[in-house]
Amino acid sequence: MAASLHQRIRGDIEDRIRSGTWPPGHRVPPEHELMAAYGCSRMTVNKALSLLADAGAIVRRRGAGSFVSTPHPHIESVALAIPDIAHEVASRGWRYAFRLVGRRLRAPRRRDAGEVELAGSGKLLALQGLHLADGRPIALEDRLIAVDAVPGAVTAAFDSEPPGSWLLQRVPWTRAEHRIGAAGADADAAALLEVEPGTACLVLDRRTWRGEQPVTRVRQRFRGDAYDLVAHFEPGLR
Amino acid sequence: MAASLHQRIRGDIEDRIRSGTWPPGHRVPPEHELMAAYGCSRMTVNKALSLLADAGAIVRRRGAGSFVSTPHPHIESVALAIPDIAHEVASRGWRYAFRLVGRRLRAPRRRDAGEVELAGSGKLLALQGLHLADGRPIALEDRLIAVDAVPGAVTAAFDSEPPGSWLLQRVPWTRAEHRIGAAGADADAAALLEVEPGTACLVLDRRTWRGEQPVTRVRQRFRGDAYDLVAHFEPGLR
DNA sequence: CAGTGGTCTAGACCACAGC
DNA sequence: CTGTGGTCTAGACCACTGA
Repeated sequence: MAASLHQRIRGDIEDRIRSGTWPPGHRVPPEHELMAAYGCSRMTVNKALSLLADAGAIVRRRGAGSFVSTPHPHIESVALAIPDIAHEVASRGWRYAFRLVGRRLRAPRRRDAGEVELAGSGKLLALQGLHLADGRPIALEDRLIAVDAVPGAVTAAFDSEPPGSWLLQRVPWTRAEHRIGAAGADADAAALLEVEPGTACLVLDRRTWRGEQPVTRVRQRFRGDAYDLVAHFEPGLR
Repeated sequence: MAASLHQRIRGDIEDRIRSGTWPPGHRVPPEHELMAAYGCSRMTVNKALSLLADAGAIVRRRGAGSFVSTPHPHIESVALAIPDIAHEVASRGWRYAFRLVGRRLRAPRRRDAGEVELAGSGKLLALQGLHLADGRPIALEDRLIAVDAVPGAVTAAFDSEPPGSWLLQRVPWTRAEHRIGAAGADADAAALLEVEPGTACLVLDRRTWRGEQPVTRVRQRFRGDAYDLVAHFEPGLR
């Protein structure tokens, strides 16, 4: 496991921050001191400190020095795991299955700017399906696929493999946007999810692009009693 | 705005990835080619590529080459902005206010392991308050503060400044965990949020530590019709 | 084997902060 | 002014990959 020198320097500093020995705002020794302490060149020290700064663990100010960061949650963001449902279900020890419950090839609704943009000059493949854990519905998925972007989709079955996985292997995306909210289940969704109408659901909307071309848009409604998303945050410490 | 050379190199590569010119899996030119192309030393090219690799935009394999990353959502995580409510409300052009509706200093419930751990050898300050946007309730907050960790909390007013902001300025945290779910409003919450009982709410649970010491635990229930969380993800592209 | 990236050196010049 | 970090050079040695 022989770590490189700049990794060791970085690790030593991270340890001091984690343990609280160097609290937020504390001054990190200047590069020339670390050079002497570790007996290495300035580039090596600089790399360790630059990476720490890049990760947000410290702040470097030219002419002034380097300082341990003070977290500031107004702007901070956290790493949220957006689950691949099949993977998530399997990791909890349940049997995963997908059931397709609806499928249409149609034109975009002209009122819905998002649909028009997604469709481009082509049509949309609209899919509806259920994600099941041990046979129990856990999430309802409504998906639109741009046929322009994914011609193969019209001939794919989707009767057991969820469209998300199918797409992933054929159309690698380069950009995604997620929106997370809560809403009561409408009558149709409630019936499919086997809950009372109005039951609170976690709603995850995801839009995906490849380059500038929109690829797919999906709304997944999770039974609120069965699903959580989890996020951790430590500023810049590995 | 004269960008440094390694930033320009990085930016040029990012542009090619973003535009799809270099799709996932595409081979990035080796360092010696980029040296020649930009007329610079290898360290400069190396810095650009290392930072891209660090950010996850490319994968570098010694002996093989550098390749544009293929996003892999099972494991990938996205940057989710966990909002400071006051800041968020203000940014939407509304008038923000906080109203304290409950306050108790009490012992932890012995059945709740989380409360016991939070309290340590001391008591808990339990606060309940409403976040208002233009006078309209937008979120209900139930918070526990470890008096051990924040002695000053027992004498603070919290009648207009939300406890989150107050804490932030006095107890910089080093680690946080968030859990996001959905649940129907119970009778009490519904009354305070001025919605029908059972209305779907987005539930955000946050636990915060300073070093190894737990500091506070808060549950914020947002009216599902009034609030969304948004996350973007582009693999490693600024 | 040749190609590629990972790391490191011992310098250098510059911009900026604070005294 | 001195001290600090930001950037860059022109080399070097090594470890690993794939043909």
